[in-house]
Amino acid sequence: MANKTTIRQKPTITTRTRTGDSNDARPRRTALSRDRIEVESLALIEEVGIDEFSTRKLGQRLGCEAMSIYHYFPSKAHIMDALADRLLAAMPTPDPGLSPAMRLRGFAQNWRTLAVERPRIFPWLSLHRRNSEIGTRMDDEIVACFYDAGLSPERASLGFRVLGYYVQGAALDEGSGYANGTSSLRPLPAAEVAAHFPRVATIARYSDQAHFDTMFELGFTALLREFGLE
Amino acid sequence: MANKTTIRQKPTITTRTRTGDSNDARPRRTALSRDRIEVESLALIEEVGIDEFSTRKLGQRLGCEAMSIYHYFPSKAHIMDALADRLLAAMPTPDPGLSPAMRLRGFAQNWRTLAVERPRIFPWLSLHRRNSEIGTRMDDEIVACFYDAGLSPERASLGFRVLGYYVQGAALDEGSGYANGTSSLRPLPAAEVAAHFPRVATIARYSDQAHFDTMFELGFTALLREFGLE
DNA sequence: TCCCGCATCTTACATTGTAAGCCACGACAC
DNA sequence: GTGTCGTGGCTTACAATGTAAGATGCGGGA
Repeated sequence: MANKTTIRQKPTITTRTRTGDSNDARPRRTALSRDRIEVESLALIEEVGIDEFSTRKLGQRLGCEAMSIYHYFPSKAHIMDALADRLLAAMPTPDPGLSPAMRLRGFAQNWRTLAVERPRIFPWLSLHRRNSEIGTRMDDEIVACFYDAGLSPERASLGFRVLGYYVQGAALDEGSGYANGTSSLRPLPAAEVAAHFPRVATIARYSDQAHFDTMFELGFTALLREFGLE
Repeated sequence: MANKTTIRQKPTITTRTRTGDSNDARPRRTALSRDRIEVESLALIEEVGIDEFSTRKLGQRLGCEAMSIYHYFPSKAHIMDALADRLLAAMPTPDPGLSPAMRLRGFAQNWRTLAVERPRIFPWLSLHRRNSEIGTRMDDEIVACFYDAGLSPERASLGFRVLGYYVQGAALDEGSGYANGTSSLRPLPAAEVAAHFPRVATIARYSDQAHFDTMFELGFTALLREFGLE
């Protein structure tokens, strides 16, 4: 989707003669930095969506040319990587004093919250391997909950995955409403759904935050019980 | 990632003078059709990945120019839509004679199988809203299992979602190994993981099909039980 | 004053989706 | 036969993308 009926932009006429502007009101743009680039990237992504997130638009928002960004990151993929790490790093670690089950609940809660607060980047993040140092550390803290609860390495590994499946699915759903990502170009009109698939139509009635919370708890505790935690 | 150290292609010199070629050995390429375009699209995506899937590469594979495809589909998004419907339509419907729980197991199995058989398109599909007619029908058949088991509309809706969360997460994981999608550009080397995060390293030991199956069953039956099926 | 290096910009190119229009060929009317 | 036309494909063109390669300006040390 490269074309979008856009208006040709004026070629910017870079006012390099900044020096001649004796008034030193310092309209000097904030200097670039990895940090600023990351912050603005996250903001831009939530604004325009991850598909429309481009280095040129980012440059515009930063007040620089697209290529200037490459002085701080060798590629767009490196930026994305940094964003993933930044989001993971920003997640609070559940209080180590809590029970394993409660800590797991905390991790799950964090993940679900992230899905809701950053719905445009979250689907990407959740499909991105968490195998950077910081992501691995987070996984380690999660498995640790199962070990702390006295599970064998095998049971702990299974628990990590099984609970993870559930949390992942829940967060993806909650983050973008009933379903995620692109939609069918010719979706069945709601009226048709109501008429022909009343059961499907009914599901939508339970899509508020309250239901998401109790629904999540329902499955989560069932799985915790399965592993003897709680 | 548009640039890829490619070699400039020869400009094809379209041999329009096909008529002069008296030998009518009919090297005439198979005619285009929606069906053929869909089939080749699916094949191409599994070959090169969904990001590298372009109308030009598709044209090459079909033996036509990219724009010829637009005679059959108004846009690439429409192709993707058709692929989603085709994949859903190809999924076998579990025998209606089976118990609701077993039918649900069948749907889940289908989904997981698809994830493994078409790993390159599956993550996209699973984030694509299933709100075309055919997708809605499938959802309806799934909720129907809960109704058939005697659940109230509310409980059925919750069950649909809760079980769905789990299946979705499981399929995404199984389809691409321990995690999905792009990977960190500087992943922690396995040796580092083994040294500093032995618990995480252990998880990988349970990533074969046998473990996936028992692991999946474990959580799935726990959730079924929670809803009183089985 | 000269020079150097860092940060930023310019230019350029391959690749993408796709709008707009062209053109060949077979089917039909006469 | 000779129009005429629609169908199915092709050509060209353009905006947008990531990014390689190199130019350019500025500030600071010699």
